[in-house]
Order: sequence, then structure tokens, then C-alpha cells
Amino acid sequence: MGSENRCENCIVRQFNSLRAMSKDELKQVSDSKISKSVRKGEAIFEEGEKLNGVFCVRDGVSKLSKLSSNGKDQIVKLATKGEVMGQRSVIAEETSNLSAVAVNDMELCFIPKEVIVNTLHKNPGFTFEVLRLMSHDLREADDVIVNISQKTVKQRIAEAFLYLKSNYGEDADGYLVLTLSREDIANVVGTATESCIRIISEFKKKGLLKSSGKKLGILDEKKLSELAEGF
Amino acid sequence: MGSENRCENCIVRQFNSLRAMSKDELKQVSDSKISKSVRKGEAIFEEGEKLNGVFCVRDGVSKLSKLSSNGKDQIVKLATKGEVMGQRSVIAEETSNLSAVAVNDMELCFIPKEVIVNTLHKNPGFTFEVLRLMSHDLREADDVIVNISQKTVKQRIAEAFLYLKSNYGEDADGYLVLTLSREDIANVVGTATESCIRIISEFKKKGLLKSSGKKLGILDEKKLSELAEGF
DNA sequence: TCGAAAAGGTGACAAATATCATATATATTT
DNA sequence: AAATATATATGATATTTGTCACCTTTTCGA
Repeated sequence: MGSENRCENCIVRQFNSLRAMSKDELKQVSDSKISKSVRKGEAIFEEGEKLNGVFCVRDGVSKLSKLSSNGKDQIVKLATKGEVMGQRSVIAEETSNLSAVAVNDMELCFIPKEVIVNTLHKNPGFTFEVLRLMSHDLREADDVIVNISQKTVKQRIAEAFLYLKSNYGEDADGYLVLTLSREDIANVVGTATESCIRIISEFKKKGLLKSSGKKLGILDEKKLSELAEGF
Repeated sequence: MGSENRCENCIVRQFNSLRAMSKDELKQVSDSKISKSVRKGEAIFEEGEKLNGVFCVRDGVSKLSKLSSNGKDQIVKLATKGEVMGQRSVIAEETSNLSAVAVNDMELCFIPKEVIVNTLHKNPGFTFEVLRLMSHDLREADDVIVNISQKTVKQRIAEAFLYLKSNYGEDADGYLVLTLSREDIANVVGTATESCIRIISEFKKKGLLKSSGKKLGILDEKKLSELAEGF
């Protein structure tokens, strides 16, 4: 096994709570972790499932969502390289409240919960780091609640594109690196797919967005953010 | 000072993270805390304010909300006896993302952040307990997001009444102990005050709710929960 | 590479919800 | 108790958004 497969050397660790682990703890994690490849569209875990560990995202993006009885799927969060999924369930010792599905091909490490829980009880630095990251997630969740209830669908879609640009960037030609289907965008902002398509078409007609194949790009960021703010 | 004013003897501590503190740590908290009485409608802290500590709710209820530019106020959470407010901001070292306003007369203890932060770095049990409670808050926030985007206003209002009953109970005559104004209920479910009033009137006409003065009571819990589920 | 399936797109219409106006009841102040 | 402010209530209407139907384009597997 090459040394790049050791958590000690894994670069994504710099972005998550694992960076607060001691060398020994990290060694334990590395020895017990299981690497997984997940293809686009595949499920990583399902709502209601009991998680026996957490998933550290090495590459790719996963959508964390909740399905309702009427068949709608609300995406609550997108998890990217460096993020750890399933922490909440492991900490609260509850089944997962969300499903995780790969948005594109992914590389993951599964870390058994025992190692995590042990470290949580022994290493306050690690616990604090997890707490800090979760408090960030909580703030973002609060913001989502306020956005959904106070902004129009058009504002939320405009905001979603700004979010995609600032979080995942754009390529040399100005297209967003992370390509989401219209349905996924609709599920992020909490609207019907048709409404989402309609508004994206409108944005394209107005010269705010451009498209090439499946890719979408932002043409007029200023107007898009004015729109998001409600002007 | 009577012994009931010591955190060591405070009963609300049983419901929050302070129960994981050592005797010494608790003594420190008690020696540095400041008791406050807040009248109904008064602000405890404002969105954007830098918090120098947390607020432990001894009695009463506070609404945690965020104001938008269009004047609407989304209530993200209600904090009750035993809950600690402002933790997120103190932990993340950010200004508060929410405002806290008293829904009824309240008794609070202000605990300077130094004591909290010190304990977070020294006592993993305490940190873990804070983490556990925050992971619960995060789950609830996820649920709110899904509810707001997938359920109708009518469903969410039905749900709000069930929530008020199960969390705050009802008096001998079957009226909800926690009385919220129609505006507050509207701000909890994320709708216009008029829409909220209209639906409550409808519920009363249909025999699902009863009212007496400002008080509201649940008459038909079964139908109300069926309604909340979408039947 | 052909053909099915999925994704993207658009119109017409229905339903849900917000907004505005105005009235009445209730609480609060003086 | 009168005066004022605030909360509740309801109708009329506008706006937003969802739903259904149908079509075109793209993707992907056999």
C-alpha cells in the first residue's frame, strides 16, 4: 500500500476535524479505514440507516437529502472533498436523518465509529474541532431556513449559482466546475424541477447565465447577486 | 445569596451541557455568572452582535430569529428552560447569526465565554455533551428545512400546534401552556400573518382547535396530525 | 449505433399563498 | 373610562409556484 493511502499523509485531512488527531489516533484511523469508490448516482447511505462509522470525502461531491412521502427530495447540504459525513448520527447515536448520494464519481474513506467515539472521549482538541465544524453547519442550516422561507424561488436559484461558483469555482472558459442537473438544483432550492428549468431559461435569455452542453456558467455575477438580494 | 442561586444547585442544569461540568468548573461558572430578568418582548441579544458569553434559560421562553430586509422575521428555534443560547457564536468565535427575544417574562443567567471556552478545552465530557446537544439542534434544523420546502402552510401550522403541545404541554382546561401570537406562529412556520390567522380560523371552525381569550387549545389531535402528514 | 430512457424545455392551467384594504376585538396607557 | 395602540379577522385580488401534458434533445446501455 502506497503511503498516499495513509490518513497521516492524506491532504483532505487538512480541511476536516481529523487534523486535530494525534499521530497515534490517526494511525488507528488509517489502520481501520476502508477505502471506497462510488459511482455517480450511487447511494452511500440511506435515511433511517444505522451508521457504523463516518465517511470522509477524498474526492467528488455528495448530496445529503431527505425524501418526503410525495416523492420530493430536499437537498440539505452538499459535501465535498475534506468533509466528513455521518458524524451527526454517530455522535447522537441515532439512525441517519439524511441520505447521501454521489453527485459525481467519488472516492471515500469509511472510518468505523469506534475509533471516532474513542477519540471524542479522549482528545478534547478533536472534540472541539468537530464541534466547531458542526457549529458552522448549524449556522448554514439556519441560513437555509431563512432563505427558503423569505426569498422567492428566483432569488434562491440566483443564490445557488453564486454558491456553486464561490464553493466549486469555474473552469478556464467560465463554466461552473460542479455541474448539477436541473432536478438537483430544484431540490437544493426547494422548488419544482419545471419551475427551476423555467427560471434558468429566463436567466439565459437575460444574459445572466450561459450554457454549453450540460455545463452552465455565470455571465453577469453582479446582476445575479442583485437579483438574489431582491432588487 | 441563597444556595438556590448557585449553579451547583440549579435544576435547569440537568437539562443542558453544564451537567457534564466538574464541581470546580461549576463553581467557577457560578462565581462569574450574572442573573438577569427579561420582560416579555425585550431583546436578549441581536443578530450581528458579538456575544461575550452564553445565556442559560432558567425560566420562560425565547425566540431565536433572523430578520430579513423585507421586514419578515423567521423564527428558527424556541429556547426553553434548561437550554443554553449563544453557544454557537461563542464556539465559532463569530457574531450571532440570530436575535433572541423573550416570548414571555424570563429568568436568565449570563455566563462569560472565558469559563465556557476554558472548560471546552479541558473537559472532553463537557465538550462532548455540547456536541451532542448541537448535533440534536442540527438534526432539528434539517427537519425544519425539509418541512418548509415540502409541506404546505396548513400542514406546517398543524404541526406547530402539535409541537407546542408536546413540548410545552397544556393546562387543566386543555389550553396550550405556551401562548404565541399569530404573528409568532406565522414566523415559526414561515408564512404571512394573515395566512396564519386564516388557517387557525379554519381549524377552529372545523373543531380542531378551541380558543379562549389569547389561549388556544387542541380539540382533535388525531385529525391535526393526519392533516400534518398530508391526509 | 440504434433505440430506449432520462434530462431539458415550454405552454396552459390550477392551486397555494401573499398582499392590500378594512373592520372588529382586545390590550395598554393615561 | 376614554383614547390609543396592537392583535385578530376576513374579503378581494394579485402573484407566485406547482402540476400536467407534451415535445425535443441528450445520454447511455444493449
